[in-house]
Amino acid sequence: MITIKDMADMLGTSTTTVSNVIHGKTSEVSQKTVERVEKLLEEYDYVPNNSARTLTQNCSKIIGVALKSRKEQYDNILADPFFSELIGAIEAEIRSRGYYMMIYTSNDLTELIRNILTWNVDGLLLLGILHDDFVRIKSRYKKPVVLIDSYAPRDIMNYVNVGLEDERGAFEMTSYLLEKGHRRIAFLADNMEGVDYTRYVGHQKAMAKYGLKADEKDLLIIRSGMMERESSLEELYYLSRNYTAFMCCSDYHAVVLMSYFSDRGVRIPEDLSFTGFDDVLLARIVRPALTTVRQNITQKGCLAVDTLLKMIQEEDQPKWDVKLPVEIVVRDSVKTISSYGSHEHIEMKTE
Amino acid sequence: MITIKDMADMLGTSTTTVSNVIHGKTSEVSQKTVERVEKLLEEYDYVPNNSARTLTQNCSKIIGVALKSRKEQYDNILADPFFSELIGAIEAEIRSRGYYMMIYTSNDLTELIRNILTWNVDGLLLLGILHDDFVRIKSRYKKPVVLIDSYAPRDIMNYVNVGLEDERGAFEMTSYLLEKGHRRIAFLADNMEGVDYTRYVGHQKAMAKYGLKADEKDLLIIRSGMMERESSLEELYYLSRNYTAFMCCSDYHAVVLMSYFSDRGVRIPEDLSFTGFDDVLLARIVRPALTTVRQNITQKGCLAVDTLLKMIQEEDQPKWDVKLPVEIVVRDSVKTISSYGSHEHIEMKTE
DNA sequence: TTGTAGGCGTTATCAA
DNA sequence: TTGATAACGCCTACAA
Repeated sequence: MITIKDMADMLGTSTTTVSNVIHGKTSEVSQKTVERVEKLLEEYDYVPNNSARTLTQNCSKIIGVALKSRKEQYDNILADPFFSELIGAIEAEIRSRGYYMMIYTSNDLTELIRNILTWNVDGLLLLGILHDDFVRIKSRYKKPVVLIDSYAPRDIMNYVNVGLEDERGAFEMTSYLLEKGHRRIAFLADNMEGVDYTRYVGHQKAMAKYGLKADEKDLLIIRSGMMERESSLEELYYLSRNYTAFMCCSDYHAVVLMSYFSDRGVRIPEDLSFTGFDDVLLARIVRPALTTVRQNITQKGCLAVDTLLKMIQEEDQPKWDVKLPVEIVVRDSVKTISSYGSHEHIEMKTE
Repeated sequence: MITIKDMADMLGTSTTTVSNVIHGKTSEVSQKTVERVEKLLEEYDYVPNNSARTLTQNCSKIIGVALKSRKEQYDNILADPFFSELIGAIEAEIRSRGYYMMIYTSNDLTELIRNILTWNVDGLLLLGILHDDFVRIKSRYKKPVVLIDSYAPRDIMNYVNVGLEDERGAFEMTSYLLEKGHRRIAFLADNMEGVDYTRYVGHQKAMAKYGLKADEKDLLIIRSGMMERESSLEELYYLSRNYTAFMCCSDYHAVVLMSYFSDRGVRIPEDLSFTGFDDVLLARIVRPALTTVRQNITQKGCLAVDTLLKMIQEEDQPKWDVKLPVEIVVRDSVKTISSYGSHEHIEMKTE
């Protein structure tokens, strides 16, 4: 690894001159010197030491990306295609903009904060973080932060969020199910805060539009590890008798349940309809293909990075809250129920 | 951000003393001073500046992780569940060992090398890299490197590789298909080098064992973007008439094709059998569930990180080549063919 | 047009 | 037991 000083010595010039050439401050250097320096630069393929640069400039060119899973615990959050697609998009965008990405999937907030500070990251992208955590981070970290899919009380703290029309997405999906004649709809969520809560609100509103009330007992919370535990799946299977449709807050859940249920003899969508959220690769591949709420994951990742870089470069004040559009994608996992009153599904199960 | 110097000033002591306390070199410091320093450390929640540390120690605690996709180009390599699961496992292991991960998915090798050098990463994890690229990296980067799933000529260069029993996996899968009565088997690969080539060798050997020869025309190479292009899928669909089984080098390909084919009226496995490789989540979720060659992706990631850290810490010389075991997982995507001669599938299609 | 010198935060050597 | 001091590689204000 050749350094600026090495080259300066070789050329019999000062480090300043070499540094100036490197940074294109060529107006202050004679043409001849420029050429000599550039020749060396090429010859030795000079690469700057970023630690040294960071130290003097107090800017690291690192973007920190922190994920907390929607579930309480995840053994491997990247196994969820929503997150892996999003991270993939973010990484590509960060790189193409000349920055570096450092990623943390830990749920340990203290460790996360230490990482951010120790590397002096220039900006932070926070996925699925809750309000309290955000406040704690903000109290220690003063550089730009962009949230993705966060719902914090706006009045308490200024923040920039790249989100989704979660409420509208759920509203339209539930409306669609209701149009198709479904009345006994289970709503599956990971928790009752942030994204999932907002989607539930949309669900409730659609129900209300039809003069129905979303009952709390129809709200099924998928706790950590449930999707991997046979007993939990079994329980959901028994509960499924009460419904004609499962409306899920993520494609992943929908698809896992569809598999399990169909192995148990449930015909989809004849016996039970399914809808998802996100329109992940999985949703397109599975059969019956999943009717779901599409979001453009790549766009979301790129927009978040773009917004963060704008803040870092102080180009302009970004919008504090963006809600990316959603779109219902009708595929084959929802049945049309002709007569509203008959709970065909239930009768079949309780034969 | 409080610095060591700040604290030294506040205490009226030298930076050396503070630094010593931080590093637990407490034998050289009086008990009283230790306590005073530790109090400040807590109070201001001191976090070291890693750029400064890297500069003096010439070790960054960063592990670089570079992926080149098995395909020529990928818009988002993390959309492939094999890679996202692997990266997830690697990230968790690196973090739990007190290191930091920097990831690059670029296919631009020059840029990759610059990144490695500019951050002075302590070690490098290379996924799916080919021999020439490895040589180029080695010529510039002198610290430890661990390869994952690489096949380089051993005689040319020393290297450490964490790999898989690729040949045996393919051998056993083909043997299984042969046992089940299949004779007209298409072999689907991304390319004919490294992993896929080795699997093809296994396939050939199994065929040979049955006195059959793997014909070149039965080797279907999935070029970049083919899985997303309707016309390519259509072409594969037409080709499928010639076979009773598709043996795929990745679950991802198998599953995408199964979807497409079944939409075109192909019954799986009645008309066409499928096998995959990797045993990714997808393989378990899809119906019919995919018969595949399982590898333990998490174990692979952890072992690679562990090996690399051993090399960095010079604990001992790791084995230069590890081949993790594989296991055939029989599920529902392969049909048993009773009479070998009858090409039921073909006759149905050409009715 | 070029060079000098100080500083970024940390660590390590060596002297007190 | 503690403290100067130099060094890591780079940048920049200022001087020549």
